[in-house]
Amino acid sequence: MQSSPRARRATMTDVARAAQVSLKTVSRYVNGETNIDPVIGARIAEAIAALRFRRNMAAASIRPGQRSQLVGLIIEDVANPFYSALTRSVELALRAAGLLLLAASSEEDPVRFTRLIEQLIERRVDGLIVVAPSHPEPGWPELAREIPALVILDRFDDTIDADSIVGDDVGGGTAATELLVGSGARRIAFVGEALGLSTINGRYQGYLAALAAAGLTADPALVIDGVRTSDDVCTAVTELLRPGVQVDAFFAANNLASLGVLKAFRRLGISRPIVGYDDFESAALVQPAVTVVSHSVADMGRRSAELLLARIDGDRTPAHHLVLPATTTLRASHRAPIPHRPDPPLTEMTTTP
Amino acid sequence: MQSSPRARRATMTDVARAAQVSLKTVSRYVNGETNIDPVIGARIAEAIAALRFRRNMAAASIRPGQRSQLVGLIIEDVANPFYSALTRSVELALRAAGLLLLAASSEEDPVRFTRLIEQLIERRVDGLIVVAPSHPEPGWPELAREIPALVILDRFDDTIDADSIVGDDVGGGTAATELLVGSGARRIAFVGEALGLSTINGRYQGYLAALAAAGLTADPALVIDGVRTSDDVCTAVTELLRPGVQVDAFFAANNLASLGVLKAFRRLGISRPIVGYDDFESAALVQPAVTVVSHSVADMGRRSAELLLARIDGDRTPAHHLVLPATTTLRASHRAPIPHRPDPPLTEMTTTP
DNA sequence: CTGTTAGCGCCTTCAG
DNA sequence: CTGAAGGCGCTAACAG
Repeated sequence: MQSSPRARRATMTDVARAAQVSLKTVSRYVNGETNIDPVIGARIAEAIAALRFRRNMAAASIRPGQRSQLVGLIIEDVANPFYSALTRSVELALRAAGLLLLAASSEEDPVRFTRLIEQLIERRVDGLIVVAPSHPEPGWPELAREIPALVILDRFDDTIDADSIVGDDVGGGTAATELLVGSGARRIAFVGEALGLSTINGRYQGYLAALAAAGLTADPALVIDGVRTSDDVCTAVTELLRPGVQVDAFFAANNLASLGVLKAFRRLGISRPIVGYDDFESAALVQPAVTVVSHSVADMGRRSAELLLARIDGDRTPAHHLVLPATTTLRASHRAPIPHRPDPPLTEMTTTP
Repeated sequence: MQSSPRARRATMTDVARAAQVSLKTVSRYVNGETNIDPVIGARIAEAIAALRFRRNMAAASIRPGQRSQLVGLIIEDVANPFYSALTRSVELALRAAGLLLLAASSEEDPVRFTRLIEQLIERRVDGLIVVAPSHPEPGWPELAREIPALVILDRFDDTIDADSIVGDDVGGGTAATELLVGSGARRIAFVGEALGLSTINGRYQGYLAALAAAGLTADPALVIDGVRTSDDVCTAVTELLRPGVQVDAFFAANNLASLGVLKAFRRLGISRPIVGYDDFESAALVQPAVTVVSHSVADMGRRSAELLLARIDGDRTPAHHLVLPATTTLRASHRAPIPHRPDPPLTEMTTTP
């Protein structure tokens, strides 16, 4: 089974022989060049069909100056809806230009990230779109310089001289926090995956700024980070909500955090005002529907592909740095009721002198 | 910006010259062959680093018998969580074998599907994992024969002689429906994307079988199909639930259908018993938590990669056809209250003579 | 409009 | 353990 005794694939030479023309004429035909005698063209077409000839793009692209028509995309994890949506919009934009996408997940592992880039360079991708891990290997800036065309996504990195597209994380973090403050919350928890990520950190800065602007003091005990899964988040939130600790509201700084906080609410049978970051499909389905701040993933993907394509086409202008605006999707969760807790928190949280 | 004036990449010949050895010795070194003088090896390593040499895999793979170390995956849409999870598990299994994944979305478009396969053959992928559209172009079986190694996923197709992995859709559909029947529902709606899909159709057959076994008659008016998005589903469900039509419960035959039904519930402010097909991240978060029947996507991805790898390694045994068992995740939604509606439906539904 | 020649970067004989 | 010659499938000159 599985195809016949592995017949050797027909080559252009075979086609040329069958069609009684020279190799080069077949090449011209296959490459869609116009100046070909229709009669000969028909003969070639016939031979191609009969022999099931398929052009070998690998062979066609080894010559310097030729392109592989391949673009690499390195993200953290395709299974994360944020990245799968991104992948999709990049693929869409690339397809329009006839390019294929080699997508790979780094899983935030610096070593794997480096290895993937090397593999993609070995494939001679025409360009690379990359979401770098928070702590790439020290050789990363040098490696990046080897990439013919590069666009950095989502997380800004000023050690790399390349186009970049990020979201307005600080602005978004501010907006999210203001929403919660506006609902009367004073003790607002910040839940993020890792403050080492520039995105989460930006949102955290926004959070701090909004608190300060409202005259509220930030309590480090209300910050959850260093969590990798929504179950981690759920556990951490459950712990934070132990009796005696007053938490008025939650700012969940990415979709993973949102899911984790909601899981904790479900488990504890409670609810608090919450604003999430990054929209997610079920945000409108849960009770109450979750208000979120987000950037347009579709824009990010599409524009990164456009920037890359321009570079591949030889654009040599200085690096572009796009910042996508944060938009707020008001649903209901930011103004859920805040339980009144007159008793002072019994925690050791005021550790600052 | 964007790398310096496009310096030509170093080739093996350059490395050989710099290291004062022959081309072939460099080749041996790069390919990890053991019989190399350590002193010479060190000299080569030095030259490689100095010249930033990167092996050109495209050039290495044009020789017949050589592999591209590339595998293609064609799915319907990466942004769909079912497929992104699948992509992830395939990528994981492939990475262990050092292969890279070329993933592409067909969007259920037969023409695009054919085009993608052709593109992947032109890249000389070592193998292909494919979720075929419901109505592929007529040439598909012939095209499939050109693929060196092929695994068909999710939707069974007996016109193709290749390994396949599908879920037990009939069994799963039966189980889902039985759950609803067991909760006292008699008029159970079936919501599927398209009955032309073998998966949805299998689940539908299971639904019919379970109804028959329970002595219930299937009402065609309770079947929703031909919907492409969860918003379509929401609209259709909203319409189905118009006054006068009694619907006791919903069987949502894929994740898109589940989301659509839940949206409709939210919009109408009602609830009915529901069982979904395919698990989804927020299933446990909505109220009530959604009971689902599903197959292990991780298994499907991993095993398909394993089958493919075996074929690539020369396995010539007859095609394997795996059927993954359906598992039920009991949450709460299958026994939501059924509103009592004593008044007979006023619809023209009993069109069967 | 077509064919000949050379060579891309690498790997495979087969000698040394 | 190393090297020289030849060729993979294709495209770029440069003739005819």
